[in-house]
Amino acid sequence: MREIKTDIFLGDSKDILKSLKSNSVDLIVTSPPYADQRKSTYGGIKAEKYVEWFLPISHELLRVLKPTGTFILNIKEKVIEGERSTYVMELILEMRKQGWYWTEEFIWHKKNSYPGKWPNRFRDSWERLLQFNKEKKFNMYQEEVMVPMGDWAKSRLKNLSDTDKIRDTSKVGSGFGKNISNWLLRDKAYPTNVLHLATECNNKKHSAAFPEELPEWFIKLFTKENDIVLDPFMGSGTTLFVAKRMMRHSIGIDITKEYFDMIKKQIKPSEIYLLEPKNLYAKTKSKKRYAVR
Amino acid sequence: MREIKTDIFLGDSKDILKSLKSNSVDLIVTSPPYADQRKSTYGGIKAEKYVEWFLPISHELLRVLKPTGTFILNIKEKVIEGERSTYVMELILEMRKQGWYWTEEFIWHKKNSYPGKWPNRFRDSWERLLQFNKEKKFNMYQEEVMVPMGDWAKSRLKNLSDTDKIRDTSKVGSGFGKNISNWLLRDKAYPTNVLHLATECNNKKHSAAFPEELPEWFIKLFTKENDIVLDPFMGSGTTLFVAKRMMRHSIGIDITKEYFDMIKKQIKPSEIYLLEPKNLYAKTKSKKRYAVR
DNA sequence: GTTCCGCATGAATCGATAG
DNA sequence: ACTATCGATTCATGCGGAA
Repeated sequence: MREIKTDIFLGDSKDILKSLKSNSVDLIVTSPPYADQRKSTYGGIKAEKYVEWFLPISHELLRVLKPTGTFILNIKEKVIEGERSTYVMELILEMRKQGWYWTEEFIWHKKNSYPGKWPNRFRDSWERLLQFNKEKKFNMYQEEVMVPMGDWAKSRLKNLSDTDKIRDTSKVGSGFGKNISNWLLRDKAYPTNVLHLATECNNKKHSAAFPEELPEWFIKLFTKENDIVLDPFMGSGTTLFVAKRMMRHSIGIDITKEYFDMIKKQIKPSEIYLLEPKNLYAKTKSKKRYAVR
Repeated sequence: MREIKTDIFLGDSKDILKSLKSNSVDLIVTSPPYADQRKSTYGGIKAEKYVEWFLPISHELLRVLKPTGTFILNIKEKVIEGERSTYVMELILEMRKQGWYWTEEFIWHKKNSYPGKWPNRFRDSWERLLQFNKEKKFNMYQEEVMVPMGDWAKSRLKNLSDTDKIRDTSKVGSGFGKNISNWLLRDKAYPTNVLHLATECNNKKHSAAFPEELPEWFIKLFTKENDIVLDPFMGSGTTLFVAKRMMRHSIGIDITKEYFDMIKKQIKPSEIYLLEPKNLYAKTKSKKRYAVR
């Protein structure tokens, strides 16, 4: 089995990305710091400066991505003075000017959204997963994410009576033995552009707002084994660990030393050459990391 | 009981709206023809002309809406040459320049989305429900749309086994009859900004792309009895009939004579004064319409 | 009367074919 | 070349006819 590499960098993505080769990455999945959020770790980008801050980074990402690759950007605009901010829309418009294609917008429905009550709005329980591409033709392995018929994460939502449900279940059971080909044909369906996932419940100190299923789904969909996945805002490293487990090489960048050190610890020290901004082309490798959840 | 009025107009919204009084409407709920869609019934607005086409209408809607009122716009951008179009985003930006506040974006998750398979994308199963307001303070009756715990329109999305579902269902059923007060206390939660509804399928000839639950939910949330609801693209009149049933006055406009005549028929002829563009202030009233589904 | 199965039908999108 | 039309693909839902 080939060796799977996991490279991590400490520093500002805007700078670090410049050291990466052009047309070298198959998939970028990331959840950048949101405007005015996570001030303690990221300095807190002002909403009105957000586009200006992100564009140099997306410019480098475009260079680094393979022509067949995909960029998945997880983002959601915050509410400012009772109104949804427009910086995400403005960002999309500007990124198109940079040369990105805005191929699709997936919805991540967060089943257990952050609690709270306000007089003028309900809880926000969805986020955008913006898909950008460099070319109109790109790699997509749709069969890898097919789901049971009419069923995504066990959410059938059908108005079946209880007896109907029982009947259906037993039918599947019996039919499966007797007429496999029929059921194999009708068993799986392609998913849609709405993903139903819970946010990761964080017992640990450093929580990823990102559930592992999210990068996992996109890694399945847009890469194959030994491809290269990049997360320019790796945070606690969810994307990297998932990529590693799925036999994809990965590259992670973060400006926060705390995150960097934490991931460094989880990648077995004796086997890696840790990266500092100065020695950019060194490689790290890690042993297989066992599933966390 | 007070008399509930339902006024319908045949003509172009851009013109008809001018005849309505300023600050007179409590809620606007509408689903305008999408770009290049419904060519047979509407003209089929070109994607690149969409913003230009809609802005004069939204300008009048802003005038007509009460300061405490809300505008809900159901829309979704289409794919053009492999890319999501940007006209919806551009429309939001332009409407803000007109003076609208873009308060919120609800997601309508369509369980039964249009089928199909393509090499580069999955089925599109969500639409935008954009909430605009005239002022930052507006009427919102959140308690009216509280839902059974963890349940909105039977769309649980929870990781329940079938036996769990059966248990839960029977629990709600029995509890409701026997121990109402208990259930009132524990049973209700505020919803989120993600709505799970199926599209209404076949009502014979004229199918509403809009399920009744959609206007119903927003009418509950943003109006009280005897308020006025406006739908400037009434189509088959779903919004109006729902408003009527819920004891809200309503005003509907459509440019299609076929739709106009159809609704005219369903509003009992002997009791109404049908409206043509010339006699704009006449009133119609209809008998209670029974649920269709 | 139920319950069950077959079937038509969509706010879709792509790629090929035709003017 | 560039644009309009058409067939193929696909699946949740509700209807109608049948057991």
